[in-house]
Amino acid sequence: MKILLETPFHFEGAIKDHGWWMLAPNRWDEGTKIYYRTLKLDTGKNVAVSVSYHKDYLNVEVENNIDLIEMDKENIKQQITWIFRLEENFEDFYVLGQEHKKISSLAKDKRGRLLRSPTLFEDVIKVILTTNTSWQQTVNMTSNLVNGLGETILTKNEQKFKTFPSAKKVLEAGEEYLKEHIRVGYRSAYLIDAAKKSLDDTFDLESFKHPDKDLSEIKNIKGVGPYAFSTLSMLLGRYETLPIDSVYRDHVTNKYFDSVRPNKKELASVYDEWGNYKHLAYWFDR
DNA sequence: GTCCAGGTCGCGC
DNA sequence: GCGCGACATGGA
Repeated sequence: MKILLETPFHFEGAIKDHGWWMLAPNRWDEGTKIYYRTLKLDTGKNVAVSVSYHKDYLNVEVENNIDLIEMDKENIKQQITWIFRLEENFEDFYVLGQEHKKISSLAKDKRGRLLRSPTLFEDVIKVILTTNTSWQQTVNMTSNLVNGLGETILTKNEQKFKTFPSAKKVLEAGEEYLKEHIRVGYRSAYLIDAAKKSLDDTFDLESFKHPDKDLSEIKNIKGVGPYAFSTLSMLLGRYETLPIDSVYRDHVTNKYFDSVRPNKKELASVYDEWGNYKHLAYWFDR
């Protein structure tokens, strides 16, 4: 099936401009430039899809043998649209980029899109798994989680894919299992809390995907501090906050303060002139 | 063995 | 509000 594009964009950049593509169940084939991942549909069906870029449309193919009704196909399109932020507009960011020269090539290249997961639940889990650890361990913990608790999908050509585990599955696995087998360490309690909030109709985690909703309650998820909140905000298309962590501090200190660590206020104000696009400005400044 | 990696929590002040 | 120790894990 095809998803028509209103404006062209940098497909490979949208996938690889941040690290999410390296986390299961995402896959990227460098040779064919095809993106793969699994999706869970509203009807409960699991699919593995491939996505390729064709200038004015994305081509989406379902890789497993499964009967889909029209609603399923619409659902797949919705999820792919979300993952690639097809409904997001980056013109204001490009204008700022030109004003500040530094990042002016972004507009020409149609950069700015950063890959995200179909559900906020998946992104909350993944962001928590980036905290206080190395990137390699994030990759490993995510892989353990998907392989250990995800559901298996066999493609037409016998390839094995796994879904990202549901909140219910994570909750049922329990804190001890997450610690002992998924090897997420003390973060197990945070994953459980995220799963609980995902299943709690009052909290309604997925509703934060609405562009008008105030995000501050996301901080109530255990394990989500200032850095994680900023990263989740970015994933939800809000770029006004900065993910101030060790990488940010090192980057800014080296690039703007002659390797002499400035105070907190100075660290936080480097991208002030980027207004609502500070996060993207920082990201593409690296 | 010690230290640390894309931090955060819970406490005491 | 701020400072501080604790926290699981695996690699250097």
